[in-house]
Amino acid sequence: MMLDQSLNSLGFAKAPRDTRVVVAMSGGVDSSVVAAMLAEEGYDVVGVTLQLYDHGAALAKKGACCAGRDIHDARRVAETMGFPHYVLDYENTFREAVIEEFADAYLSGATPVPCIRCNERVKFKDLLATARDLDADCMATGHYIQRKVGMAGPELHQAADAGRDQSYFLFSTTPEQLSYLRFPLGHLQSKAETRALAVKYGLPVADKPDSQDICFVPNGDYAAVIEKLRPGAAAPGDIVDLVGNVLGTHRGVIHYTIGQRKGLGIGGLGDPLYVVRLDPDLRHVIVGPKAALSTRVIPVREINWLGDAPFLSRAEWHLGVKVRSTRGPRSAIVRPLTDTTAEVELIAPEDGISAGQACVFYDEGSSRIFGGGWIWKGR
RNA sequence: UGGGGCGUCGCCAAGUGGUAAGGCAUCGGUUUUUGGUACCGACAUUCCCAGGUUCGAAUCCUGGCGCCCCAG
Repeated sequence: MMLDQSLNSLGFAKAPRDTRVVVAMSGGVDSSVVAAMLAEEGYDVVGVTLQLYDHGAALAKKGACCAGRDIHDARRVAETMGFPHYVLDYENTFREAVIEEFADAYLSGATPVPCIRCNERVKFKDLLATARDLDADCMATGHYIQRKVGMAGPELHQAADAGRDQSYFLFSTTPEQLSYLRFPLGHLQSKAETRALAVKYGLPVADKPDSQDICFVPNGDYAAVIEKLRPGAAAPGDIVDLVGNVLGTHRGVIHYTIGQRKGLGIGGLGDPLYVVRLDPDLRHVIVGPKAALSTRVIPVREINWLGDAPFLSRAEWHLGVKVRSTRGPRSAIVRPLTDTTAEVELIAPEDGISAGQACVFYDEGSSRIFGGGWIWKGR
């Protein structure tokens, strides 16, 4: 937007060497490239990596972040580029702010998105505070999302490369956080560019695979993590159909999420069955045909509103909405109930919407993100 | 122990003389910085068992075994 020639690439009216930037380094390619790029530009870069969970157990895991091997990788990048690097022990914070709720969400029949909570409650909260303590002018991350300065201040926009856009995971970024954050990769056209930069800077992580899955869950077995935290969490129960007939037995409500087809073990019916609802009190997994997954109205709470006008200034907002990370925004009407709750009505229904997931708001006419909220069961 | 019907992959189920469809489930993979979905692939040398007829049988015949229904 209004890029003043007198501002440096991070938006400050001073030379890069006088601008201190803390780079949140996960040990992956993206944040490593950010750090290298800024160091190359001459910024006063300080790399910080958080140790988020038991590194012993995570050592063997590929594509993880923020433990063991990754911390080592981040340090090597810092050495390669010649800037200071610190490792902070955030295990307790991470457990309390992310993992505990992750477990409780599953126990209550919801399906959490720990990556969003991690951004919201750890990286953009405690780590950001640490960056301020280090007298940094701003904090940069390797997220694929754009921060653009508009008339009313910094705005959040989708990444230039729609295929890599991470806005779904960053909807809860507050205006205050946004003013301090920078996302130097958001404008890149493709991940290939990032990899090319990693090669150009000679980074040891250039060929590292992308991270995926939940970082603190080994082998994709999230239920095992929950059972360790909450012994007895996976109590078996009945699988029942929409009218209450018992069709089978399940290994515990925590193993299921709405829209799930695999893992029910019930055959013999002509059409596949999907999890339609979870009742943790009765320990029931309620199943039905695909058609029963169709949802149109979604209760949303804990809304982080990023529009210019107050959320309650309108009776309804016509926005694009994402209820999952892997699909583009869909038209919806958002009706505010309070300043942090709303009812979202999808113009066309979607399948497999689960409590605990995020509902992210998008401007239908631009790349801008208007925040979003958390889907819940309603009352 | 009179009559009738049935027995094909974990489940449902096509196939009635020409060399074992399909669906569900399961497993593997692809996609994906959450879960899930979707997509791709794999899944009965064998048709309850034993004989027989035939160039050739899950399909015909005989005898077993098992199950179901009606009549008792």
